[in-house]
Amino acid sequence: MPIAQSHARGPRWRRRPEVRPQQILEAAFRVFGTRGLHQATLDDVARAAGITKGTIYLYFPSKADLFTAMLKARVNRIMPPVDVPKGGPGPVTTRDRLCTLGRRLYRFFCSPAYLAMYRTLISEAPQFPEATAHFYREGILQANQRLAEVIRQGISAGEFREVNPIIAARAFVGMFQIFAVSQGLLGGQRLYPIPETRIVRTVTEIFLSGLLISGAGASRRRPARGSR
Amino acid sequence: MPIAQSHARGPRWRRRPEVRPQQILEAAFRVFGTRGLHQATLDDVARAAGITKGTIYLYFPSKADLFTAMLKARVNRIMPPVDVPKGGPGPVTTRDRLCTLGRRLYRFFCSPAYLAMYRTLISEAPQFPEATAHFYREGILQANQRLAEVIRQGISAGEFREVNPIIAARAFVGMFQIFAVSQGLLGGQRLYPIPETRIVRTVTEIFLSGLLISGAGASRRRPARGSR
DNA sequence: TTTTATTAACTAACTGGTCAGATACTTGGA
DNA sequence: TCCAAGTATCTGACCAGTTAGTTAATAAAA
Repeated sequence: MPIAQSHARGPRWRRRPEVRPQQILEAAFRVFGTRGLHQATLDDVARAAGITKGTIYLYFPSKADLFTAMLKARVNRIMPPVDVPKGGPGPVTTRDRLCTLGRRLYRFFCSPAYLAMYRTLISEAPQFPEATAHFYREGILQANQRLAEVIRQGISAGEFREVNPIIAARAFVGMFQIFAVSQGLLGGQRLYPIPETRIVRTVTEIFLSGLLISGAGASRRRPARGSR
Repeated sequence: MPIAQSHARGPRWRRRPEVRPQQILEAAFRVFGTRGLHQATLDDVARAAGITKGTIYLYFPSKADLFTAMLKARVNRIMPPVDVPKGGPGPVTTRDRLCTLGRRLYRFFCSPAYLAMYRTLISEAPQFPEATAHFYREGILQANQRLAEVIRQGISAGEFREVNPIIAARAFVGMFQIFAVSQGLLGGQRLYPIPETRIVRTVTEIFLSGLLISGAGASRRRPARGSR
């Protein structure tokens, strides 16, 4: 059931050799992400792409190859862009920037697209070690580098104490991710009776207090009673 | 290929109705954990249990039921025991206890058994929502409660500032988990060129500095140069 | 001898991958 | 501008391999 032809006299299908690969990769992402690689059939993917299974094999030699190609195509969407103004940080402190970043990270990690990608990656990693390693190197570690750069700036500016920024950045991500994954994949229907804003605020507080130089003050945004 | 019978005159197999279920669950955990639920066949499980597939169906009505039963049987092994001496904390500070705990947590998260369980849970969660929710409630949240209790003691003792202990505990876990999962599932062969001890030390430092009341000092165990 | 746990061979359904043929588009001649 | 021959793209039926689940036969125990 390709291109709908209910209306008058459309062709049963169209030749679209330029867009097919992208179309298929997009469908593969959606279908693999929701059903899982082994539960999803190529007929599912084809249907989602509006074509039939045979067409997939014109562009990808096997299901496994389609999967790894999909991973490659997604490699730079694993984290939202971390805008790092390399020049003067201007009037805004690194502390403030991390607050904003935390909120954005958490939102992103909660998105179905991220959760699907995370699930897919975790699930299939052992069976696709090279593809996974590539994704890890080019996607995850790159993103972490950009995040670490922010922390590094905070250290240079004298705001933060000296910690390994790579480790700190990854830990920052880990804190948000565990909540997002718990909620999105495991908890489902609000098993955690904690509102998002409180999670983001508390986590950011802990992390910032852990990095800020003592006496630079302002580890809490509002009186401590709020975080209880 | 059930019970080995190479030595003289053993019976070809034994009737073991009492131990079979446990045996099967144990094998299911190993096989599902390594191959993944859909890649692992029931013949694989049977072979691992030293029986044949038919026997599995004497004790479990279907593959899905075997899987959920396996989850239930594993529910209280999701985290290492957190010994919380409810009585007087004695001479040891909560700070010290968290240091030890961090190391133990990280080691545990790096273990193949934990990683297999994590992978399994993440992979199959959408297809077994009730079983997952049960595991989450009875296993993960319980363990987090025990961990939160430690933090709560630190707050009562005046060591830590007031934060939501549930959130803090989960964040603590999240920091270690992301490193363990990256290393164990994604990175594989040491893509992270950071030694374990440094990860554990830095993460614990950040977390403790984030909780300790300023001026209670000792946010770093050794001069800051070590963490660069 | 009877009971019951276990096996091993079986079936039915599913799915990755193939390919012959059908169909949309292109080109060039009139 | 129209049309026919040619080609690239796509389909759908098919095959071969795999596996969850069944069951008749068998062997251990009672």
